[in-house]
Amino acid sequence: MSEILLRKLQNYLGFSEIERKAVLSLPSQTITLPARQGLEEDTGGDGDVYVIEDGFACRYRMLSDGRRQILCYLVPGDVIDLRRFITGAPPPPAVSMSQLRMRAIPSSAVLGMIERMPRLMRALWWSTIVDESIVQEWLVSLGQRTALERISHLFCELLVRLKAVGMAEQDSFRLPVTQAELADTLGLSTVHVNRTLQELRRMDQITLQNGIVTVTSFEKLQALALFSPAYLQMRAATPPPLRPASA
Amino acid sequence: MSEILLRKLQNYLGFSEIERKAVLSLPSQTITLPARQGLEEDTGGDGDVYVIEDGFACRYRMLSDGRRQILCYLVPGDVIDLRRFITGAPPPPAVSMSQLRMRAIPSSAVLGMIERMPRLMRALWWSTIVDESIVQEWLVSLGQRTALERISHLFCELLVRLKAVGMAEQDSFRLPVTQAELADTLGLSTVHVNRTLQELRRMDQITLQNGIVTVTSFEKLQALALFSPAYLQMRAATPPPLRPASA
DNA sequence: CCCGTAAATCAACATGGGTTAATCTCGGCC
DNA sequence: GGCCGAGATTAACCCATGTTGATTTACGGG
Repeated sequence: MSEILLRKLQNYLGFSEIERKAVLSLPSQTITLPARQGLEEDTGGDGDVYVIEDGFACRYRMLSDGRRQILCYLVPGDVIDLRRFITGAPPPPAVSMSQLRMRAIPSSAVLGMIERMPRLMRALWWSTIVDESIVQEWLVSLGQRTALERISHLFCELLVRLKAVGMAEQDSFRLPVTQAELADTLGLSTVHVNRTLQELRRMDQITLQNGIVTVTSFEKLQALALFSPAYLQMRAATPPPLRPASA
Repeated sequence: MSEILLRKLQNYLGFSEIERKAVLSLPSQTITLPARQGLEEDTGGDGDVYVIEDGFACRYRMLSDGRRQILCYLVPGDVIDLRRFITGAPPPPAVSMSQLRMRAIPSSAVLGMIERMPRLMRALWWSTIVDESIVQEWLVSLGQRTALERISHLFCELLVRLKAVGMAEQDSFRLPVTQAELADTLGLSTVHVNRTLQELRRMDQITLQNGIVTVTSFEKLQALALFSPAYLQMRAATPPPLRPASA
């Protein structure tokens, strides 16, 4: 297993050398798939656990008349299908939003590890709790925040999440997401997402080119978005970048 | 423990006589509190697990400028603080919306039970998964559904959930919730909630008096709301009423 | 270098839902 | 029986966001 999972889990708990080794030596197989492809085809109910290494994906729900709501983003470091692995309940459908690289870890290996190392189990649980908190925070955004606040909030959240796994620079990160997908994420129309992005640029809050978001001042954006990172439940400091966000 | 928890869990799995007995003989203590009171004061971090017996409560999040989003309803049969009990992470604040009666079950008793009876553990887990699915479905509502659809959807959901624990009649249930609270639930203004309720009445879809919602035709309301109960993951049939919904 | 397509942008107009501020209803209480 | 406060209801007006449809830009493939 690559380092990214360890980075992710270390946001929640500190680990001993032995625990770190256990994570890094999990057997895994790399899976790559192109943008806009359903994840189920490649991650079918075989019970493996997947960790995103690079690229974005999302879960979504469609209404019968074609409206779509994106339920969560799956970004590098995220562990997916943990729930299915534990409860057997299938999660909502997911698609890649960009080219995606992930690792499949046999569930038996995960099971073995968490049985021997309760702190790792706790960290994995913790990550599922945070995933829930994120959905709740999105509910707050859709229910209460204006378009400007919603976009700003999403950017703040992604910057923090991606920095936590070394996939963002100090003030910028790669966002391989289309404006139409942002619209389905935020409950807005494509046109209005575009307008609002323009406005954020005009306000000199962000820069967005070639899929790279750069934040002028995180503090200002955070204030604008009414963002407070507590719901992400991370320990204070974030580790140094794993590699350039432009990768 | 009263029968309501058993009713709730039986929506997910069938149980043996022994398992049923185990649930019913859980030690518990009744807690009553008035409307609009924070639950934390009475259910502080003592690690107990609580089951709502009668009345509604909700979890919510406030923004710094006073906007409030209700994150979920806690209704009869719901098990709360299960997550905290497992992970130690404190959930968002909660308040009672009506007079509330619940049972506190010592966590040790719950632990003992689920260790001996894996099917009960599975059912409890299942209920937490469903709680998550509900939040996701609310996200779909706030992101994609119109005001009319949102209210209709909420009513459909509550009817199904409450019927599942015997707290609703065939087509009606008690909704001890103010229009302002509905507004904070659905991301609408109080005025618009009122307008929309009027419209539902004018359309002859519902009746709402004295806090009792009566649905004219569940099928029609369901179609209007784009409601499909799959996300509630209940086994087909619902049991007969526990007692009148007007209680 | 040209084409074709997806994504972004823009303009013009429409509307669902927000805001404000009265007014009304009704149960509880003295 | 009148007062009071909470909640429900209305009306009038406004604006944030949606819709439609055209245009431009970016970019991979031939």
